[in-house]
Amino acid sequence: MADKLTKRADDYAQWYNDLVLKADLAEHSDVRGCMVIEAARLCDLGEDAIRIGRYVQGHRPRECILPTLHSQKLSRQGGQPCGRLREGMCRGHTLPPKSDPVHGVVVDPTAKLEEELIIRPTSETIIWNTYRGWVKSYRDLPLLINQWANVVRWEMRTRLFLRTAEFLWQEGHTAHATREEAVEETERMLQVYTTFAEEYLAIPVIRGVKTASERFAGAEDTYCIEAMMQDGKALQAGTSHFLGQNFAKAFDVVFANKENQQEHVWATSWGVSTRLVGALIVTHSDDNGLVLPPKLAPTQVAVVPIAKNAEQMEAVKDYFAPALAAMRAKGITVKFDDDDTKKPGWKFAEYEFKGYPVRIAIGPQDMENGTVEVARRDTMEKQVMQVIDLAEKVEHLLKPSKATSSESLGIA
RNA sequence: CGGGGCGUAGCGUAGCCCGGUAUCGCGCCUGCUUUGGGAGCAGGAGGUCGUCAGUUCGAAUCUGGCCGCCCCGACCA
Repeated sequence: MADKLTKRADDYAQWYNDLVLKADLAEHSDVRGCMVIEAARLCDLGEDAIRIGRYVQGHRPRECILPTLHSQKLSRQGGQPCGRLREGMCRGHTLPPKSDPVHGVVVDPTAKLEEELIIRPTSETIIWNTYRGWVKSYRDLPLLINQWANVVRWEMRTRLFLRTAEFLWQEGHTAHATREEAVEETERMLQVYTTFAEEYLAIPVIRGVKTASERFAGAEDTYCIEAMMQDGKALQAGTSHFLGQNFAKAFDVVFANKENQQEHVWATSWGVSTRLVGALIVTHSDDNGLVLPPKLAPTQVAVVPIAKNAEQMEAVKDYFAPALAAMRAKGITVKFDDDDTKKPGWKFAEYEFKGYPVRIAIGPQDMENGTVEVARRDTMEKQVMQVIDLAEKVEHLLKPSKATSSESLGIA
């Protein structure tokens, strides 16, 4: 039901909530602060992982999968740098008895763990405990690892995508031989995120450095990109930390340099999360619903045939087939919606609210005139076009029309 | 953790003050008519009223406890 979206001017927070829920982007799960994401409605997260990887020029990090749980002992070893982590814990549980499978997994009161386990709020602890074994010589450096993982932070207040108790992110962890190289890596990744946000997501960002109170507890410096929401508030969209030798010292990660002297490695970590999806939503959308940049939309063009019966539907299909093929040949993703249980008017409203960049309508009049009606979502403009060279024109429509770099806004 | 709100059909709700097994809309199913901006008519299916206890002949409704979620704030590595 897209008929009652709160206006941004009336209540910005409510507008955002309505939009996410009513556009079926995500829904609340049964646990506070957790959500079910309908990734297909936005973009393929796995594909984006690959794309963000491509933005990393030169020495791309190796992908890695680290455990969700680690021991408390390890966490304590982290000492000072991890001091502020809010940690989850895990109790033992048992499988349901076969005689009573319907009641599911239950906590076994007799199965209390000797030592409670930590659900990772970030993976520095496991990474650095592992790196100790991997780093022996300057020849092992730099060591660059990235992973996609869900992490849990028991936030007191949560918002869909923008701050959830559990979220999916990409976290990179690197170890270097020198301070300079680590700083360079930190800055390079901030640039990667900036480029990714602006060129791929079309989100203008401001680059900055966090104050002492705002930066990661284990970091010497935290760099960030901030997106601007439409209510004027800043939204942290990505961070890149220069960790100095804090974790190397806490986890005793040393290497032999060329002079055979033992030195602690220099570290960085950096990440972006599903919050970027929230940034994407708030950056582009309006009072009519979701707006997606054409490059990101899972389906770029929705085609709505207008037909009184099956016969006419076939006629529209035949009429439009060459244009459809031509668009697909150009790599444009098109949905031809011949669902006869929904009326055209319903489809117009639906595709508009859900942010399809271009909508094409074809009716009897068009077939007489050799035309179609084309509507673009960002400007809400409609125009009649000849069907003969439609693919070229639509391709042009889908090209980014407005500058999105921070420079263009004069806020670089 | 403070403050506020809410738990009734898949979703959104009325009923609660003043007790008598539940209203309406959307969606869903069947049929006919419709189709260029969220179709119309007719028929139909679907509910442990968050949970536990208490009061009562009788509780969605009154009383008490518990649980959960949402919103505002503090927090947000």
